Amino acid sequence: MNKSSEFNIFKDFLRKNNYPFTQPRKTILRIFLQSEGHIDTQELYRKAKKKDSLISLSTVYRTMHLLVECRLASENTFGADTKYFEKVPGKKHHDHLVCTLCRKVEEFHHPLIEASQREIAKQYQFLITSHEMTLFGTCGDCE
Amino acid sequence: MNKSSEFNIFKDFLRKNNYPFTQPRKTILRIFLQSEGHIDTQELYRKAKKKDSLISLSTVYRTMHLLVECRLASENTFGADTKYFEKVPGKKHHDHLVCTLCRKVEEFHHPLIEASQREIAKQYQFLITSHEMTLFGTCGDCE
DNA sequence: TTGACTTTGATAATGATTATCAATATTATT
DNA sequence: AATAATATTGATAATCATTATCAAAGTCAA
Repeated sequence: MNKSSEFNIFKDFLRKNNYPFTQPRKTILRIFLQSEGHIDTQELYRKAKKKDSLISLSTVYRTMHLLVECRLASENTFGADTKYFEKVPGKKHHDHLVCTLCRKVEEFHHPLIEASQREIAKQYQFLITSHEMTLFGTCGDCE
Repeated sequence: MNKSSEFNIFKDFLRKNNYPFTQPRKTILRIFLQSEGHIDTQELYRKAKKKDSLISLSTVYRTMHLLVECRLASENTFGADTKYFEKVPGKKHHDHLVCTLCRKVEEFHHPLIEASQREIAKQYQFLITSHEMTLFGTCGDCE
């Protein structure tokens, strides 16, 4: 999944909803796609202002909502009181390990957990739309 | 795990830290122990005021921090922007299914998931202190 | 280019939680 | 039981992330 295909996903999503592909949306999408790992709103805002000093925090919030809606981004709080975003396309589904001392976030994938979740969903007649699984603890470096 | 043993857990915890077992703490503990399922701070405050109209929201927050610290309560946001508390003693560890339409919360237990988590923790050399796993979706009634 | 419509930026509002601080309650000591 | 030292409490202000508001500016089809 390369950058231009992600641009097209966003453009198609906007067109389908009759939303224009404006300059601020373009800038914020680019900033987001250039980020690595898990990035919060303040950090996105700080980086966006470097490219376009007029860009507002409101527009960062608004655009990130759109990116989540069209599934280019996913959000997670990791137990903090702010949202962190990460890129979705081209990444296998995964869960997170968070070190509560140094706030390091590791990603892991475990097929048995996925299978168990599907089993639970069936048993409780739930149609699962998303899930959050985060293990909190102390990493090797911090112990 | 009966009520008096939970009172003793709290009393011992307070004594060990040289904190007094005050009347407001007693009231809030009682309210919390009488609650079922998942209860948020506002609801605890509302109920506590019925017993003692002078009790303040601050003290509810402060006391719930203590109850979490001594492991009589656990907290979870369920994807909302407020914390919900539930009783810990006498309940098997479990995870949650949340219906995003009616906000119903179901509890489930899956031994394979627990085992997988222990495996992941070992692999990444993490000392796990807690975890949150929540499946979001639509329940049978809402579909 | 125009005009209808949407987005944007600036700012205020919201809502949960935390900090502050004088008044009060608690506990150990007498 | 009274007292003094100390911690808690209630009331309120402050904080922080997020959302709402609205006039001004941008977008796009005609």
